[in-house]
Amino acid sequence: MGRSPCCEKVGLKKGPWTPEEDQKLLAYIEKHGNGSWRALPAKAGLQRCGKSCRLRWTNYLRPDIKRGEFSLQEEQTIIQLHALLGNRWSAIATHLPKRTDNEIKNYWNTHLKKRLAKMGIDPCTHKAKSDTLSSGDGHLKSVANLSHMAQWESARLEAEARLARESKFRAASNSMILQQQQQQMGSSSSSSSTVPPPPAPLATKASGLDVLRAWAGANQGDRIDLESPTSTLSFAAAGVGFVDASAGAASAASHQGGVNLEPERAEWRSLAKDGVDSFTGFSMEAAFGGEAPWLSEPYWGQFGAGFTGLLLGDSAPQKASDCRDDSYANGPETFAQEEAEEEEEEEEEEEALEGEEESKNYWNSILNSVNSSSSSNSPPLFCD
DNA sequence: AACGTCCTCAACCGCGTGAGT
DNA sequence: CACTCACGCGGTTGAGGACGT
Repeated sequence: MGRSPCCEKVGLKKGPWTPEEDQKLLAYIEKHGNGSWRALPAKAGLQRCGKSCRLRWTNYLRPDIKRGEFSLQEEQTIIQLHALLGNRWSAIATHLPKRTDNEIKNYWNTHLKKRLAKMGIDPCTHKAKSDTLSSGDGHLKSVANLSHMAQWESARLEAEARLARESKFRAASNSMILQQQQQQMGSSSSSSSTVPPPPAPLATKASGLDVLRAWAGANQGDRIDLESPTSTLSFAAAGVGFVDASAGAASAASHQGGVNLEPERAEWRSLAKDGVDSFTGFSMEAAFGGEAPWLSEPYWGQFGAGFTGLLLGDSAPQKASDCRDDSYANGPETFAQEEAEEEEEEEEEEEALEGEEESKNYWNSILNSVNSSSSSNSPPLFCD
């Protein structure tokens, strides 16, 4: 149900767009704005389905699209975010200004994936292939856990992106409303108080991904300058105080400009408790259909710590087992039951510990290899 | 020059989901 | 509650260019 017929309608053109079609589409959108894609082709005089028009606009014609080669920074960002989010291209695109999800997806499939594979890194798990094969369940589980945590994070990212778009629109609307009110009511002092201010800039918020950034920055000894207005990767602007982290790669991160973990955890916890991110307005309820039982304190405490730990390369398996897939899905009760199984898994965890050192050096090797292979293959491309 | 293979990326397809009725 | 519509997303395809023989 629900799916509407599209291009199977007779008479609708498919395939590459001609310049004339582009012109028609552009002219129509300039005049009427985008949206209502279904009705758009007829109004614009195009023999295309709405879906095709939307794709053409979002992936090609939109004025805020940057075309051409990906910079090294963009590559690094894609790799990092893919490790965190998986094939959530739209979420990844949120953090790459002026790049479309389609473009990023293509670039990943045609360039980065192959490059990683060539380096002996599994592009799906972002682990050395030998490591993935030999580590047994321990790493597979932590990878699966990371993936689930990434789902949460990506949902939040998407909400942030949405909110950023809305806040722009709202700010514009508010100013218009204010103008109208002032015109109607004169210089009433109450008018400004009735209109809520737009949300605080997202860039001021330190998110879970700040940790990733700090980690990546520490590992590569470099900073990534993400220009995305919606990006939460801007911990430099967040004025986060730096406190030495407790263990493993976390300390490595903090030594080189790292991150204050405690506010981070506190923030994640408070987010879990009230279910609403006070900065972004992200609602757990909205994101998870009104129920996120795994957000109860016992689970969340370990989830948050585990997530942060994983992000920081502290992929110690006890953290991994704290946030398994099934407990994530089934909530605290199931989680309690599953604690009994943890003993069994501790043996596997010991095995996985052996790979911890490799995890710490993971980004180093990836980013260094990407750097070197990029520069050796196409040196001029990354000098912007 | 001709042919075959590989590679890239724009575009398509099918599915999931939220909004509206 | 059931259904339709519209849209967005991720996976896949295929045309055409690049490259090798």
